[in-house]
Amino acid sequence: MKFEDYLPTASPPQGPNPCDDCALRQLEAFLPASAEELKTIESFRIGSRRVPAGGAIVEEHRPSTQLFTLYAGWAFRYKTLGDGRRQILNFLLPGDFIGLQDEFADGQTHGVEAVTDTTLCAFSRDKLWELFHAQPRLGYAITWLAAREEKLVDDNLVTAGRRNASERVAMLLMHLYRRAQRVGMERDGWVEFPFNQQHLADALGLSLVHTNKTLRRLQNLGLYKLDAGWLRILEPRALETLGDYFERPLRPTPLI
Amino acid sequence: MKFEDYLPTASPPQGPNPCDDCALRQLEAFLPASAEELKTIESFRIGSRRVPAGGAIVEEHRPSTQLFTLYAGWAFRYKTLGDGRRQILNFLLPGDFIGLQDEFADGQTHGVEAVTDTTLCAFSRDKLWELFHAQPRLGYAITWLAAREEKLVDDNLVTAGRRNASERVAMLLMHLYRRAQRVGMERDGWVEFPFNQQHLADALGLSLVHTNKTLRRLQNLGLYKLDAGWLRILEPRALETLGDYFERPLRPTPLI
DNA sequence: CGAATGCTTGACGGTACTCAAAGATTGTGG
DNA sequence: CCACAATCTTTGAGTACCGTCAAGCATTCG
Repeated sequence: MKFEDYLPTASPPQGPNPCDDCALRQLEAFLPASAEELKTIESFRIGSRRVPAGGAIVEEHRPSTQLFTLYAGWAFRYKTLGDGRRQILNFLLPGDFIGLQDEFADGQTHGVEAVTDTTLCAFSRDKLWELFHAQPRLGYAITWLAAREEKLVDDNLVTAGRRNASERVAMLLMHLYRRAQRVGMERDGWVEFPFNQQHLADALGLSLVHTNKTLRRLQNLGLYKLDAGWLRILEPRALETLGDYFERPLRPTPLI
Repeated sequence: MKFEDYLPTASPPQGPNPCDDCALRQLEAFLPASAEELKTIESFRIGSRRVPAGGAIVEEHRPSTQLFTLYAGWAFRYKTLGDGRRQILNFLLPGDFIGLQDEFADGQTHGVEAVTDTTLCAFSRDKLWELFHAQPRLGYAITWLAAREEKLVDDNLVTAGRRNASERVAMLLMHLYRRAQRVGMERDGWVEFPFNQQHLADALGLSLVHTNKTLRRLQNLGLYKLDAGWLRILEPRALETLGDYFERPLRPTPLI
């Protein structure tokens, strides 16, 4: 797994059986899939799609006809209130499954936006049920992914509801670092950190200004470093303690 | 469907095929299940369990060996921080499925607590995978329920992150009223409202005192009435507008 | 009847928000 | 390659929303 594989513009392999050679699937973070499962996934797959940084992967309030797996890049799910206030629900990294809630949503839904240039594998929403039928194991995997995402949102809700500004920032920095690390995005202690402060503010439920001041305070304390869009955690223990957020090593998860 | 059926102490039917006569399943809110599905559900089912008001249905940090469907009563999912700050993630009503996230959680999890006396149908966690295998349709249903719950948490995150105190209270009152109404708990415009102000505060991410003052203000404005543990919405439009929260009619959902 | 629990209210303080404007950085077109 | 625009970051000043502390009141329960 070379660095270049994680450039946001990386593409899934071409050819008749692209999923066989999926670069993501090589990672320890993901469960291996049987040949049969791969075949089913491929039949479920429509193709790949690119969305540039800042672009809409799923438009809010507009039911999407496709499901996606994020293949490369960063994205986030969000909701906005009528007057424009935005809340980021959770961030998405390679391997994350996109669009499942829509399947069962009667209208009101969320948007998904690309932070960096992204590449996605697209799946047919119509065939979702077939997938459950043909390979119950994959249905189970999708439930797994759904439950995992809910846990993320659970954590974010605790953050927005009960943590103060410093705790929120500490928790988010550790969380994003660990997740990026997990999918092999770490290089010598640094991970790509393409967010602007508005992203962080919208994720944390804070104003832009207050987010800025809090970030600055923690940086001045020497807890982390941010340079040219890359993040380095200098005091992981301090940040974990401050945020009361201790991520345990995760089992490999399924990849659709 | 008589009033008595919703007393918190109501029990699921006894006998060899209790799910056939499940009182919940008669409601319009739930999808009908085929005879075959019912049979599978019954084989998955262990029995029923009662948890009194205030009791723990699932203890936080302790992986539960069972899954549940809430049969009667009110409950909630929550998480607590190290110093005791608590955030309620979402409220649970009859028909809600409990414990799915645990299945895929490595340790860190949530607690589930009963608000009223509750009755639950218990299922074997070990057999969850078998269920997917034997009846993919039920697997699909479980995914549906998981996605639906995630949408609830999404909404609550928007509330905690981006709504002010009045908006939060307005949104929560409407939300709880509509959900209770949906499972047939409304009587002449009133629904059972067994929460104390600490519950509401913990759900909204507000302090107890501020929750109290906000509730009082909205009540003095004549937007709702609360009497002896029952809630009546006097100005639904006003509350919906204030909270920027408009619940659309929902399709029937699966019931496991 | 006393204890426990929950609700209500006031006073005060601080965290976080808004407004405003000045740097810094990035991007773009000539 | 520079100049200008656009975007993002940073900082200060003033304010308000919400939290904490404290105490009184109401209701329920044993």
